[in-house]
Amino acid sequence: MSKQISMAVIRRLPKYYRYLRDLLDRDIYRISSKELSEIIGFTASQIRQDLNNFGGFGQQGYGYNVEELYNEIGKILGIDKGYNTVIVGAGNLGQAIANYSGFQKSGFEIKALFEANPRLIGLKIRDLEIFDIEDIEDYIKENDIEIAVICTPKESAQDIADRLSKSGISGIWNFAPVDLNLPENLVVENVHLTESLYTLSYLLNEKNSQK
Amino acid sequence: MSKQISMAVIRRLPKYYRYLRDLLDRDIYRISSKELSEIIGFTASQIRQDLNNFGGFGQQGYGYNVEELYNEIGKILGIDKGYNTVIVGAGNLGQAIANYSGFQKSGFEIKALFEANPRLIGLKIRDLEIFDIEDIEDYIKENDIEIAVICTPKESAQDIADRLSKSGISGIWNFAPVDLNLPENLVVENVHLTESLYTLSYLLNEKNSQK
DNA sequence: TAGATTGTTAATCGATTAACAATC
DNA sequence: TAGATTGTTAATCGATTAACAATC
Repeated sequence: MSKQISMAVIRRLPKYYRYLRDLLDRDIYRISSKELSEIIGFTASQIRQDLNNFGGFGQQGYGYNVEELYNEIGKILGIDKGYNTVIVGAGNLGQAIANYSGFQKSGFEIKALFEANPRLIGLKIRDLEIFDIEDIEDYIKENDIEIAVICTPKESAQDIADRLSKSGISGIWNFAPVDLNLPENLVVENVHLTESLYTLSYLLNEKNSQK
Repeated sequence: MSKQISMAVIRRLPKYYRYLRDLLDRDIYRISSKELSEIIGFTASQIRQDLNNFGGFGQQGYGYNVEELYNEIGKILGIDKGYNTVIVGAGNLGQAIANYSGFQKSGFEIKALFEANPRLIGLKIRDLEIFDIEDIEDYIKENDIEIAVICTPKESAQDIADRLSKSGISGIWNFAPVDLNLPENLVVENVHLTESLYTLSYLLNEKNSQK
């Protein structure tokens, strides 16, 4: 059993991935922890520590091969797996996510949307159908859906999450402003936009009161 | 000069605020750190430490007055200030944010959208006009805009941010997948959706490989 | 008053940074 | 080989938790 990686490290991985992609796009194929440190803003020491949690990707005296490191981190993140995904809640946010092609590129294949509002059921977003939320359990089982994106109002989020959980989903990307209560084996990643905005508000407020 | 509050504490404040709101809605007016601990999932000790950064809101032998604490945290977060806000980039995400009424409630008043695509310029989202991005500097100065929400592609985000910065904006809520380089006095809060999704991907991947 | 619970100090834990031997 | 830079251990720093006197 490998040692547990801390959440702090995990959350830095996507940032490494993004910066390495940038380097490749700029035709840079080799980088030292010191150079990477200067562009990404972590200490060189932290970069070496972080990467060494997953393997010795570097070479003494040389640094890291950007392409190799990029691919390795991609594997660690599990990008390329092609997770079957549905969006629950076809309001503004659900539709925006459905329309955003970046998620497809990241290996999340959106298969359909689900919605309670009868006005939206039957419509299409791009080539994606909006189905009745009542049919979600069957759809998940029949189409091997692994991920659900919850974009419902907060009132229905927990109920939906319970139903998804019982239908055998593996992970939830939750945009509803609640903390979902779910079994241990189900992975949840929250995007709490209001909390982010309040943080911005705090920082502005603090800045203004400092003078 | 008051002691510096750590980012870890600041990011917990909106969560306190949300849970206290819930308690009020359930007509609960009094709570001890121990009881709050059980519903919010932080230790009672941490709750008391966190709150004491801002003042002695509790009472020995009694606990905390929910309404008072809610209002105090609201003040600390600066909710109620009524920040004038614009959205830059009127694509899917920009439109979704413009349509979401929650932000207005949180004291961020969206005044307009700005966009480079001529097909979108002149259209309206709800009652909000979409203006030409070229006019943003003048608009910001003339309308005392303090906050900008960046929903542009990553390629234009830094350029836009520079222009916003020069026009005298105070804060940026950045949804573009880049780390903006800006003067110290400008507050930036990032929402990196792809990073969040990659984190979910990692956790799923880890879960699946554990057995 | 007695019980409850805070505010706050001290102890612990974990994450980050520094240092340096190993080695390319 | 000499210089550069990693991988890794040790030191430091900061955040969380525990403990308890103060006090409502």
